[in-house]
Amino acid sequence: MRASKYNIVTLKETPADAEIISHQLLIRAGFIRKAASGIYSWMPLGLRVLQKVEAIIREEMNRTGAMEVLMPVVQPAELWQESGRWDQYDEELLKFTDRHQRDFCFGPTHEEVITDLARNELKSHRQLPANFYQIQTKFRDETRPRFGVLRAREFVMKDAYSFHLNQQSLEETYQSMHDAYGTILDRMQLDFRPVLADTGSIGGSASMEFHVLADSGEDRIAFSTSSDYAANIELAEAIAPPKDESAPEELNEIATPEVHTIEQVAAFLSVPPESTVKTLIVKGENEPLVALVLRGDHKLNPLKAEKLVGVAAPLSMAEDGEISSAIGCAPGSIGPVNLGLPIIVDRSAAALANFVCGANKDGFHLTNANWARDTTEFSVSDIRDALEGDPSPDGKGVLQFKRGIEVGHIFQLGKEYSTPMNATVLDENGKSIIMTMGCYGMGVSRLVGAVIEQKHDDSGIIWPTNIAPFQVIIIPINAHKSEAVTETSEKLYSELTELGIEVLLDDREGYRPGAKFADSELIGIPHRLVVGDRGLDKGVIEYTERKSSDSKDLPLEGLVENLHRQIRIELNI
RNA sequence: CGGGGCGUAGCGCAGUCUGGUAGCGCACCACACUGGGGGUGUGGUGGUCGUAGGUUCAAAUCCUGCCGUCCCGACCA
Repeated sequence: MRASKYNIVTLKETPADAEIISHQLLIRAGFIRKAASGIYSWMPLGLRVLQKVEAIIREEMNRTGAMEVLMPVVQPAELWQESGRWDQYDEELLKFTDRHQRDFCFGPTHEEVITDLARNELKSHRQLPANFYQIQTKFRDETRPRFGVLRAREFVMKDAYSFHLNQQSLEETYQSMHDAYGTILDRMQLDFRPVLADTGSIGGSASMEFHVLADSGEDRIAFSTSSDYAANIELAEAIAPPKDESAPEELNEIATPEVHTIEQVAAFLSVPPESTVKTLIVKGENEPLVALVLRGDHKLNPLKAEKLVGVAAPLSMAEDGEISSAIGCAPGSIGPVNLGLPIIVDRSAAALANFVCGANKDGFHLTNANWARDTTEFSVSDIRDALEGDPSPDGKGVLQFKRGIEVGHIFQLGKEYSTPMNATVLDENGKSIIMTMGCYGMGVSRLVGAVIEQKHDDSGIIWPTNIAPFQVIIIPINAHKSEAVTETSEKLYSELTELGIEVLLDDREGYRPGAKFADSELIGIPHRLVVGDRGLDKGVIEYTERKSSDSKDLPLEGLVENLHRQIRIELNI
């Protein structure tokens, strides 16, 4: 490609509304342009990258035996009403009506459409397992799009849906998707972690997210310093410290006027917050109220709590009025001793001895409280947020936190959609069986941003060769004056192109070398050849690798072959 | 959805407080010079100052409503 005939519009200045580096560089390098909040056009250079990411994903999906399809972006309301998500998805679902006043939505995901397809197409167990995928534009009307392509409203996603006769078959496909995701991210040379995840509103049982590690990531993940254990922070299991076996001391009630928060209690009684407990009152599932007890320095994890039997989901805190009429005191003086409510104690709080807690009497706290001696029945569960430095749940190492960009999410859906939509096949015995499903998403346009977050420097983007918009850039110096430069550049260009290498020849007139160098670095082309009289006189070309910034003079003789070999290695072909 | 910032040329901004001829840099067009790290000069193109209303002899500037956009939070397969 000749740069003079290609749309290359780079900006020297950073756009004011771009906050993070991938967004800034995508705009400055001319890869994307914004049409509206969270809605972008992909320009020629950007589209080349996007399509290369798609190609890698497509290759690896095909390798697993998945079948590519293309489903509609515009979906009829009926399907969403059938699954129950027309109302549940709420505002994020972009709804509209056609000229006949029929309701439609712009697809944010395709479980409904694929399940409808599957129940019509798949009739026999012999057609299973089947895994369909597509690479499609989705629309989610996010309350707050941000970070450019990392959190756009309109975005490109690969989504796959598998159908099975039983759980075991699902688990096999789930594992092959897990492996394929690893391969895809490895091929883009990303530093990533598969982490245990919550299934969220899509439903189902097992689920893993794939996170590209980056400080700009919106998600926090916890992982072990010495094993493979990794989990979304809201899901990471919190391990209790060893039980405090101290002998119980005498229980004391102490007046603590105007002392409510843990900080105040700890300061007033001169004890560390770790020796206190806090008691939170939430709405119960069967009983009106339930008490949750945590160590003073720990934070309640609502996701864990609302999953417990007896606790109402979604988690909702009790009103002050309900608390005072049930317990007889205000929040801030509640404790597990003589409480008269069902009590769920966090593992770490349960390991305490001689702790401080509220006395269930305004203005009073108890010291030296002990579970076995001073409280009635209670259950122990993991209901707190894990903390950095906690022991890893698998017993190896301690937890460390990092930020990640979620680029993939795989779910074992089970019969979440196949049941309401009645997607069945006949088994070996001619019996109708509801299919078991899995779904596997990967953010294609988000991956483009995620790569940049990990691969950039002060000058611009550093693309891995297999997703770079071009693999080689040739910059002639003073081409208008030197026939040798022009001839050599053209020769290199045609020879490399002939070999199937994607070359950008920067033949733009009126650009000084410095501007071309700067553009080549901003755009992030992995290999650069500078052709100038200075080198040609010695029979050499200046070669610069984008990744290392290393420059060296290479003999013109054999240059094309050597570069070709190098690129083949990088492309792994 | 709550809180805050910002809307002036394609991009980055000044001008708004204190009303009076709409500006600067980059980009773009033409010509000349220049030619190994974002050149120089000359001459140009391009703006209903987000929008609607109000105040005023006069509004980018003051007032009110609306819209857009970005940030923080809530939310988020």
